[in-house]
Amino acid sequence: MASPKKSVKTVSVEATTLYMLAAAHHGVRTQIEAALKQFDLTPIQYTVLSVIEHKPGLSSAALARRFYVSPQNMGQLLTLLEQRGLLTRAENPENRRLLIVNLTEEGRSIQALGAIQMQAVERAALKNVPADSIDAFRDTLSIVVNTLRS
Amino acid sequence: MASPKKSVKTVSVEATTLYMLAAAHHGVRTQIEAALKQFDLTPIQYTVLSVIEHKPGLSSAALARRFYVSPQNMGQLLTLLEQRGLLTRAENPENRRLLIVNLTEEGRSIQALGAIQMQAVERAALKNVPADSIDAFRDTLSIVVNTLRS
DNA sequence: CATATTTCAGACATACTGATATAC
DNA sequence: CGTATATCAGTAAGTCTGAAATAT
Repeated sequence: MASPKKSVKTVSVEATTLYMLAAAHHGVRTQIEAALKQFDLTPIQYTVLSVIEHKPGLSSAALARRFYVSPQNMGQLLTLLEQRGLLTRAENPENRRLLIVNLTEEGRSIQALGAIQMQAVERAALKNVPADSIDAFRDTLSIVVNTLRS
Repeated sequence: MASPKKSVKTVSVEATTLYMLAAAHHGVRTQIEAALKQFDLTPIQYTVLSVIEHKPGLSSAALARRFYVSPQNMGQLLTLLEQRGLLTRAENPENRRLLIVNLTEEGRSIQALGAIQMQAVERAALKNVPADSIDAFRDTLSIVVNTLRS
């Protein structure tokens, strides 16, 4: 197509960086959902467990802000995981508005099992990427994330 | 890893490639949704319009397979876009089971305007990435997508 | 009094499942 | 007859909005 007038060069949608990013995300998300199914966890549920594991004592509102979900949704999510015995919520004595969240033993155990699955998914997704390209890929992802946050 | 025993190294979730990919996707998706709002289009609706633009004459079932959505959902999506006058569906005379999809003039026009917005989002997302890293980034994304498809 | 956190309740848009009619 | 397409209808899960109660 050698159009004579000034036109936006319309490449096939599938060839754009945006589309490839979405396709890659869709692919890994599918793998992640399948891998977490055995624990009856959704990706966001697992991620919340993981963050609490590494940074215990956050409140529901703080977790909601970190993951860009509404406080109502985060509250529902935590209620469900609490009912399943994977975490506890207790009043913060220094600020009784806050319910600080911590993992139970079972929560820690399931999170650890999930982490192994996640590492397997990551290895599988990157298995055909040249080893010396992986760091560059991660660097670029990091730049994009930081760019979009500001 | 020169660890004596086989242990799972638990890095912070936010530092994993999987998480950064999800974060990058979330960021661009937010930008895309905002940019398409003026056309009252969701990302999947715009993508379908774009694919039809470059590859007219597909059926609803074919589009559903391409985007990994159920045929029922794709049918609903196309019905909505048809009611809005952005595309047409007509029986394929060679196979009357199929409804072949094509854009209307308005559909083509809106798709073109959306494409300009998408290019702006892509430029903004990549604006801090060194120019000579972008091709490598796209290459790696492509490898990941192909790996997960097979 | 103004703000922050949590929770409840209802509305909403989406997606999924099952079933049907038609064409090949 | 078995398969593929399209559509209808009912259901379920998820998210969003508004509002309330409590604490600071």
